[in-house]
Amino acid sequence: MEVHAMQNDPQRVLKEYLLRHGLKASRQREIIAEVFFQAGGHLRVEELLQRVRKIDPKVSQATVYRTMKLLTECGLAAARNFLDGQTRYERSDMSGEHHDHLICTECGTIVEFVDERIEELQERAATNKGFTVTHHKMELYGLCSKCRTKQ
Amino acid sequence: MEVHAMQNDPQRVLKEYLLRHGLKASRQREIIAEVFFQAGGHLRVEELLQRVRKIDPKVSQATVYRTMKLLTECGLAAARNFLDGQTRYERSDMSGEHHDHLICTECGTIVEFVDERIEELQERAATNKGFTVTHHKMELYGLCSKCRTKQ
DNA sequence: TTTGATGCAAAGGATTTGCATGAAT
DNA sequence: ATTCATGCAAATCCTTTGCATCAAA
Repeated sequence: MEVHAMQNDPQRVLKEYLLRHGLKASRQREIIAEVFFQAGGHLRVEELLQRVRKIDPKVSQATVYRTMKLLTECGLAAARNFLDGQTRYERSDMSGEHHDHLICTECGTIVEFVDERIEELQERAATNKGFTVTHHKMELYGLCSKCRTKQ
Repeated sequence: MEVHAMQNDPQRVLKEYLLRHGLKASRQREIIAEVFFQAGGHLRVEELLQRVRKIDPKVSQATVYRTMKLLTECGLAAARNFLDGQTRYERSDMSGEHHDHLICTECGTIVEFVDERIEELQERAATNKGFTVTHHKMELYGLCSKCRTKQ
């Protein structure tokens, strides 16, 4: 169990990726990855930068952008675009598990969910139109329970 | 039937909206609306501008942006953001009919579809998480039949 | 005439990139 | 010693805006 956890340690996955690709490890990359993996997810670059700078105030925005792109290439992160024009990054758990999102338009809360039946119907709908689906995007917008109560 | 068609004539809807809001009709607005309504839909501003300029080469990009925003306010157009960072406008047929999209990642073809069962399952999934859905976004990416054959 | 619409160019916000410098191998 | 990564600022891309001018009402 412990061993298993170690093997999936994202920092390790990252280091291996760097090695395999002739890239270098750096303090900045380590900090950014750490902040990202520790956070819940769905963070904007601006938010990441803020947190990273609490550890090292000199890290540049460009490095955060570059590192998030790197983590995405490793398969450790995934970029998402919701309402606002800002890209958000979420952890990508490699397990091939896909999920969709519920987004509260009032407080911005983002909740993940999976529904196999929907996935199946999507496949069928696509087939009906002659498509072969490789991936999809589904976001449900509305009010979370807290915000609905407040209104 | 003919009368009905007239009442739903988008140019008429637009004119009425302008009147009601103390706005003015203009040659540019008429051209842009005409080009937009005639086109299949899912056009980028750049594409609209190109077509508009075949009719009047002096129309500015800013006017196209402003007019598409206007048409969106009228409920005649709807903005969509797919893969690329470019907003695409599609006709919005007022009938409250909602649809989702199938997008070919090879040739860019966009096909619309509706599936009531999916909509229902989305509602349930949301309810399970305490959400009340107001709207959603669902896009299935993959290969259309033509592109699948070619590969 | 009055007020809103246009075209232009400049400004915006998010993201990327060129380049000299610094750090990891 | 190399080579890659960084920080900075400038550059990009798409979209919006300020402003003087033009055209509907």
